[in-house]
Amino acid sequence: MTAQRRLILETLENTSSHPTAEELFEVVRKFDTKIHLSTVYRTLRWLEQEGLVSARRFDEGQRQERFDPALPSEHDHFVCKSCQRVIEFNDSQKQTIRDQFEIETGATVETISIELYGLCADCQLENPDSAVC
Amino acid sequence: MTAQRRLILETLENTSSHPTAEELFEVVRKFDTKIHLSTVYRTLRWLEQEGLVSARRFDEGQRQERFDPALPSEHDHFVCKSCQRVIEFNDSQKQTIRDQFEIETGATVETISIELYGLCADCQLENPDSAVC
DNA sequence: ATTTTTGCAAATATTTTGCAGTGCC
DNA sequence: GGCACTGCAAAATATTTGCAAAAAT
Repeated sequence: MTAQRRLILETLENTSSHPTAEELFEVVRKFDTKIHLSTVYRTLRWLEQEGLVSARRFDEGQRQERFDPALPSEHDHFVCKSCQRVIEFNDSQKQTIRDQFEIETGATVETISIELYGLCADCQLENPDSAVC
Repeated sequence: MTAQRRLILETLENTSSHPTAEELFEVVRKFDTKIHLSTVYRTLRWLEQEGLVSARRFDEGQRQERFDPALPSEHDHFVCKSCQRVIEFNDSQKQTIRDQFEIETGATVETISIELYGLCADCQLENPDSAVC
């Protein structure tokens, strides 16, 4: 684990926004001007293999992958369609969903991911047209 | 709605595998040898805008988008990590998940997507090493 | 005749890779 | 010196776009 790798991992851990590789690159380059985007990618893939971070793709018209300093099924995500913010939460029915599906189909479920899309509380205030009265 | 567009939409509707644009292209070109991949992409994006199909990205190390002849939240998906098959199902707790999250955070949830990853029943038989006894 | 759609090639966007150079033990 | 790590440029992959020709209305 080199200084660059540590910098990348620590920056990711201190970022709550599930940044893309490029967003992360923009942050770390402030501390290490020499760092290269491909190093960020390489390090993220390596961390992914080591099980220290996970890559996610939300359905938001974004083509870039987002990186999460946590394991795939550790928590669920809400993505705000307006500000793109990602809010983590923990749904309590995951075990039920898994059991139901396994019994119905005979499959083995390893990972469950729940994603919600909508407007976060802040953006709702800013977009009164979409109020649900 | 031209013949090509109809062909693309109908082929997608008759395919249960949530194909990528390229997979779909390989199928439709058997019926229309002249059709071009970019036409498939263009048509899929158009159908998406019209609300007739939706594009999805599963977390499977695949970079290509998959297309689904249904609206985003109409059903949930299980993706087999071995054979890549996509099984659709309908989880009954979605309303509960939504309500809980909205009450906790004040957000408005528009879409919920639940994805399961694991081994389907068939692949389990073929991979006895992963048996859960 | 005008508008829409398509084929093609080229552009763009995202991520990966080869290789040579750097720095560490 | 040997080895792992990095910068850079170039490749690979996935998708979009401009434009002229073709098709549809």
